[in-house]
Amino acid sequence: MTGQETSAERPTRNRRGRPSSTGLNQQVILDAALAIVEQDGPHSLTLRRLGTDLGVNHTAVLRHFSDKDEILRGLAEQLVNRALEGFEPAANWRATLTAMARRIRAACVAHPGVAVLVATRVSRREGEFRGAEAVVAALREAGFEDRDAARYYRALADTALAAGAYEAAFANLDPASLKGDREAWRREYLLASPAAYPNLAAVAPFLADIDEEEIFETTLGLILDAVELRSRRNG
Amino acid sequence: MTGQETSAERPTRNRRGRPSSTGLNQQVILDAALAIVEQDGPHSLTLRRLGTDLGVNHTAVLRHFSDKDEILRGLAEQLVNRALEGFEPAANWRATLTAMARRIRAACVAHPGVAVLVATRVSRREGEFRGAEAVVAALREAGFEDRDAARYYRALADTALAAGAYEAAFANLDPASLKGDREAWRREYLLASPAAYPNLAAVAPFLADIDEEEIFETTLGLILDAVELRSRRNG
DNA sequence: ACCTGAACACCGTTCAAGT
DNA sequence: ACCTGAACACCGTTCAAGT
Repeated sequence: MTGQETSAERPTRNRRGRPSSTGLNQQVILDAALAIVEQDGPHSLTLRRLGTDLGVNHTAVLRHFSDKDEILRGLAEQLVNRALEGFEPAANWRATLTAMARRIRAACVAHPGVAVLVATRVSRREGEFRGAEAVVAALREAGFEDRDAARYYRALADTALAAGAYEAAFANLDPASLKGDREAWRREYLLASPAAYPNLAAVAPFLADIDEEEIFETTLGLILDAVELRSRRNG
Repeated sequence: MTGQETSAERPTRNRRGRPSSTGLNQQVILDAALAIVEQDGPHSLTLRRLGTDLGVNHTAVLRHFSDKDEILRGLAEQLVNRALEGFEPAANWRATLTAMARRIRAACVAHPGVAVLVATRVSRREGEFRGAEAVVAALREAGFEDRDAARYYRALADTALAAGAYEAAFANLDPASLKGDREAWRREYLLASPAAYPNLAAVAPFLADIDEEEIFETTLGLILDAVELRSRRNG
């Protein structure tokens, strides 16, 4: 409990128990990587940039991670931990599921640079187990048998992760072309030929007003409505 | 109607009406790009590889596309057209929505290399308008007012695209590490401490049996169940 | 045990020069 | 009008050499 009673390898010290000459270790590198992605976007995360920011040769980080991919997996773990920080099951199962889905998406939207790099490689670590346990517990509480609980867990988790990754990918397009796309999108749908696309013309004014959060909340609400409906049929 | 009555620029000929010396044009380049991605994955799509396959200098393609990004946008258009090829509205609105969502996802899964490159930059062209018109028409047929039709259209389209892009991203991980991940995933969930994660332990045997298609169909079924429920409340 | 520095095999893009 | 070839400013990774 003193915090330094073991000689097991710790990221902040090398195996001799002496800080390395440069102070380099996995956590320091991940912090620097995170800062780079947050400030300048995922395309700025290069080993050379990392070396510059850390004041070391760009190959020095390869003494702490076997390759760049291992750094990305490290960032993935940080993202999961951040998403689940302080999570507690809510008063009822639907609120628990809603909260979890929102946390996953929110973490991706808050750190789009990291999310787009790692959404498909969230490796199975403790943080993820904790989240999965809470979701499955809520679904079993809702009265589903184990096979359905497994299916709905994966449907919810994948939807939240896919939505988060998708939004993150948009956020990472360079701002100029993103803004151009959005404007064009607005205009083109509003100007689409009413003769060729009568239904589109009717709803076009509303399409422009819908933001990503409303889309996510709509999808989540639909899914949970149906889950609730099916749980009542069971019970 | 003869197929060559205009002097407007066509991809297969240069402005003098004479084939270019190398036979290079946008369609030839896009076909080659598609072949590269299908055969060797998205990371193999480089200008140099494109030059080699086309038998020209690697900078020659920049005479037909302003940069690599424009090539990707060209591929995006091909993907949309492929997804909607021969689409016709079905007998009832729910069948139409189901078919459209499946087509979007299937196109991503069938061409994961392209999908992962372009899922976020499906630029607003004719193919997309046709698909959107069919979806909105189905939702209005279901009795929704325009604002709700717009919301549900975006919820469905984004879910299918996000799911397709997400699955495509997995398909593009190199096969070795993907297989390793899947195995680990199976094992780790089955071995997760039943004391710490009792609910997870109960459903673990089922988790391994669920494939991506079942997850997608489950999600789609849930969403459409809820849409149907809400349409009945309206009507 | 850890870091450096050079080298290697790649990228996308620009631009003067050819035809 | 289109293509070539050299050049530029980048990548990630390897490896012998230092300390």
